[in-house]
Amino acid sequence: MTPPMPARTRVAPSPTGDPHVGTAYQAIFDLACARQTGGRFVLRIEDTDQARQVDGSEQQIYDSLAWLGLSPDESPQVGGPFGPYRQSERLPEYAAIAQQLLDAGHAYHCWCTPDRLAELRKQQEASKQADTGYDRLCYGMTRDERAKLPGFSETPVIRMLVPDDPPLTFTDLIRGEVACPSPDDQVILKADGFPTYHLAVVVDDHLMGITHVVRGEEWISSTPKHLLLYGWLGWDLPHFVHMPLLRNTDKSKIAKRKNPAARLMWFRENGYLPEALVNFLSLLAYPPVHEGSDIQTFDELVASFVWGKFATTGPIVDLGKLDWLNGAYIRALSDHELGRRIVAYWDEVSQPLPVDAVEARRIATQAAPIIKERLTTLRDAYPMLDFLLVDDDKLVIEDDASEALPEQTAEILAAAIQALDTLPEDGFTAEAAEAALRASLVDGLGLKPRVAFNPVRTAIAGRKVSPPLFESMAILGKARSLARLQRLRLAA
RNA sequence: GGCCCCGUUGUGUAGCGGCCUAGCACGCGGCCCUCUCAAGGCUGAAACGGCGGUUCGAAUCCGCUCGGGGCUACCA
Repeated sequence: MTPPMPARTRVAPSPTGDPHVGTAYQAIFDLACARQTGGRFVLRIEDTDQARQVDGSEQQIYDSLAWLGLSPDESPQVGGPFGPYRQSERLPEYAAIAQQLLDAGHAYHCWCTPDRLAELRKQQEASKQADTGYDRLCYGMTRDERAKLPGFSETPVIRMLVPDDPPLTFTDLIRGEVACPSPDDQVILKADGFPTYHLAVVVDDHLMGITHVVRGEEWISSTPKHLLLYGWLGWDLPHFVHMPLLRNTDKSKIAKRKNPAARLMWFRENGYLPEALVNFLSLLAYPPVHEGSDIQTFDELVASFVWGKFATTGPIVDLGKLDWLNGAYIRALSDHELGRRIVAYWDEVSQPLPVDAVEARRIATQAAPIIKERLTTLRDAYPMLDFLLVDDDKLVIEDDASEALPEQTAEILAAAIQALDTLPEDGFTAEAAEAALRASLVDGLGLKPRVAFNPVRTAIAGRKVSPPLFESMAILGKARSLARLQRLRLAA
């Protein structure tokens, strides 16, 4: 078997706001393809739309990819041999190519105002005609000739001159032969001197040696424009891959307006582990590496990755499986690591804490084993642990917990206090506490465990539901546990 | 409107003409375990959009139809 050519893949987001989950989705497979062939994964910033730039979003792109462990090999940030990697810094390249196309008669100037174009489109829609493209008013005219007509603008754009028989099919690595609609005379260089996407991708992908042009399915219909450009410029075609579109529950294309999960950072803010998210996304429209399990590492994906395995249907991003995966990843963490991540998460979301950071870290690490199998996300940790962090006299006994207290509560609490009081300060382990309480309440008072421990739990945690009782008491220690039992006894 | 893409249980997928009385995972129901809640174990319900072909035989091939989605910008 001949070794595969090293692939160069690229992800090319626009810095127009919070990074989109689709960027990560694509980056996973781009990286997998690059890694598998010993190639390179490139990040290019597509900032050709001046009006839509959002400050700071380029940095967010770096941060979110780094968080996911999908950092590019080449990017504006780390550089590389094919820079610059920011399209706004490549304007001369595009201008030169546009001029070349002009000279060869494949492109022409157009002086039509946006108003005229809008009007034209309106008319075309009203008349329900089939082809809705530019009417070529400017084609073949000099500036002076065009200036005499209405809807004239001083600074022209450059349009491609689409022939009557443009190439309308291409081979897609996951769809096979694909047919596309016929393009119109698309603008390739805007009045502000910036290229449109169509010129920029083709030029950059070629100049940067990109072997696999991976993008969303929404680009299928504009691929003929790119095919034309490659042909005119005499450049070899790259492989094309159009990934299925991620969707909302209502099946529309996933968008930030409808779906908070369309924002990549939403996952981080809500306590998802990056490795779980990568695992989750790698399962969308792509089969699991191992039959029988959906848990897989990125390296396992790399080892078996093939573009052709992709499904062509757009998957609905349903967070149910992610929740389960995230829980599974959390359970697989060591206690120490889980404690570390919980504290890091609190820090990240500026979680207000009733104790100092050192104490919070101590409690989180100690409690990690007892909440581990109860967590879906890191976000769940705080509401589970807050009772351990709060002062004994500040513990809030929730209403539904006090309402559920059994009749014998006073008696139970008294017996519990008595039983625990006999334990040594330094031997106040979960096992010791449990043994003492069982002997006293279950055996002694003849109560069912569930009844016997109810008041104890409420006293310790203030809630009907809490992490394991005896372990919680061990973390609090003898004095604090007794103080809490005493406090509820007096209140009850 | 036009063009293009897509259609297996609720969701993600397997399936590439017989191995399919359609497999797996999550979710959902039940049971077990149990100090609550989880986790875990066992178990159950749940799908080939429809109609016509082709074929001895179709989830798999073809046509039509219905449904969903995308594109149709000096946005990407």
